[in-house]
Amino acid sequence: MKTTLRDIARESGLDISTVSRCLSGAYGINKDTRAMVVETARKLNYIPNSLARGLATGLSRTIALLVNDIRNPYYAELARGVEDTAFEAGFDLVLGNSDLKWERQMHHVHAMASKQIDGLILNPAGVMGAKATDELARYRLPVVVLAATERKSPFSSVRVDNRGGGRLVGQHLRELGHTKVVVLGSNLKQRNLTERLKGFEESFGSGYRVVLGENSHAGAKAMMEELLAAPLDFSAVFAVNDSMAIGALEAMKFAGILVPQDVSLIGFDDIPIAALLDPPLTTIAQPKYETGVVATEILLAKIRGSGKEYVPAVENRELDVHLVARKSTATR
Amino acid sequence: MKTTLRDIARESGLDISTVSRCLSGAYGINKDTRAMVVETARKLNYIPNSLARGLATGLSRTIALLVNDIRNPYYAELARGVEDTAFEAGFDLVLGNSDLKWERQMHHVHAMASKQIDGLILNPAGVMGAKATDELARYRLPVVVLAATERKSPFSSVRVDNRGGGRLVGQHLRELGHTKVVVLGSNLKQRNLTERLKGFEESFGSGYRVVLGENSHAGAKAMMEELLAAPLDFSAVFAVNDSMAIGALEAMKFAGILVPQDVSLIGFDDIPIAALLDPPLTTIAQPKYETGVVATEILLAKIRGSGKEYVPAVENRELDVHLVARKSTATR
DNA sequence: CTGAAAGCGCTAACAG
DNA sequence: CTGTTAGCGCTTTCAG
Repeated sequence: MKTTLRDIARESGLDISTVSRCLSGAYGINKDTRAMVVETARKLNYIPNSLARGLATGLSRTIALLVNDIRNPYYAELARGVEDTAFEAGFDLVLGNSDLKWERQMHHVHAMASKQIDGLILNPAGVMGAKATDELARYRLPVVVLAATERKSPFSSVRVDNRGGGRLVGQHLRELGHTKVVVLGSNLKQRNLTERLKGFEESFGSGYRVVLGENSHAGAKAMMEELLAAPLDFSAVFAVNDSMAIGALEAMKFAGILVPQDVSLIGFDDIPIAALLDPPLTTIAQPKYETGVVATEILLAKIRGSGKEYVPAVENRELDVHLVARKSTATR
Repeated sequence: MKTTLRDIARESGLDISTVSRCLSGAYGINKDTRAMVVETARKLNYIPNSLARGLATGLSRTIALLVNDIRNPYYAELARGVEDTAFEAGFDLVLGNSDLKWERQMHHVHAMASKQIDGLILNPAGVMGAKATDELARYRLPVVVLAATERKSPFSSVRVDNRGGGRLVGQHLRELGHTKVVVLGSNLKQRNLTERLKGFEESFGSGYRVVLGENSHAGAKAMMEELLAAPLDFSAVFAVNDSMAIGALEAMKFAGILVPQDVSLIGFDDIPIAALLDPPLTTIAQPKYETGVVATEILLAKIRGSGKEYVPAVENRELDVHLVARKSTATR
């Protein structure tokens, strides 16, 4: 049913290998025969079988993206950057969600490796320590990690200057005259988040306290509710990500606390809804789409490099963030 | 470098075909030899080559999802439903974004077909008329369309009861005593949206007027501003989707109109932010994740069916929507 | 229960 | 410029 090279060969009276060359645009082919072959291919509705090609060449023209959860707008945006870049380069994208479960992640990696993907962009389900790095390296895949990597990691990485972002936050709050602030953090030890804290401390200095809880909208809400049970002893809240900021906002609204009049609120991420909140949320914006683009570019370079038996140096890129001052922060 | 069946065969002194059977869990294999083979496979760090397997079997254990834009939370949620279901069944997911451009969509379809995907879930980039259907059918892929299909379409479909949702809106507003309502609609003729209007009319009857404008947050805001330039002659607004509802809400807030005291507002979609608005938006919720699950289930059934040379009947599913009454609507 | 052999569809030297 | 010849790694009859 499916037409193959053989069919075209028969139809055009040529050898199958000649046809192959015509279609894959190689050198040394007569203009006319090529035109003819291309034409009959079209006529027969030929669709090349990439599996066969992949088996023969060892390349699949497919890359994979493995993230925590595509429903997280951050990853959706990033994924789009990846897909667009891959698409332009003629690569397909296979997507996996790990829920930050190492096991589920590795399950995916295994399946993908077995499908001979040419490379992987990974939002790791845990800290990329030596063990994790080894486990992944065994697959001998070009990978770009969306997080910090080990000093002598074989993987490239792209990440955002979380620490710098944290500094921006501390600075902003200081400038507005705040001296007592609560930081809503996550009890999970995610590098991204701890870096934000570190940066914050660097620029804000003392006068803040950290409250740890579940990294989610609901988690932050609960944390905030508990804080509000006691008399207000802070004038600003820094939530380590926007989704927690939203939870905090809800809790404050419910408690009748005005933002930013009573307390200022600042998040981190600049997810799409941040601008639509009431009040619009001041936050730190990350180049999400661009992160995807850059990661893909690095990966593709790596792939093309390894084709020539030459594996280019590990590349580590850190992208800048910036403060988006909206209405949820004000002078004390 | 990569270990193959041949390596395992050599190592274990068996034939390659025997090894294959052991690993792919076929009948008629000695318990012990299997155990032994499995063990040496693990020891050699064997990763099966799915391309080779796919070439031999004609199946790739991969399905594709092609949507407008994964950044749209609706599709992200749906995609997650697809991925989870596929994952459980041992299928991988390749993702494509079409931006609703037919050409980009077909480009993806082509690449995916060439990769021998086993099936496709498609949010079509246009109305699935006869021509579109034909063009797609040529690929002889099992496909599930996320929209209405032609009467005699070869494709299955999963969609949401937009009309019923519209009815729910009309009914809700009637029950609250509203008699003058403005419907904020889109000037684009999208089936989903027109169905909502139709349903609304069925249950609300007369007493409403439709205002058409750009289908977006900004568009609705502009429409609303214009409406508010004249004296208020309506007590409720139905925006055909949440993003337009948000625009309307902004405009009303800015004009000092209280929602829902002065005018009630109802949207459609229940996007994540709807619950977080101030006031939380009353809207019609669609089963996004479930849509993905159902579409995948239908697709997988189709795939398994066609394996047995039996292609099951086209299946058309319509999922129910429901009203989520929050704080943006009140009695007149 | 296991081995031998053919083949999935394509590419890639190597000859001519 | 084109044909021949081997595979790529795996599954799958068909024998034994």
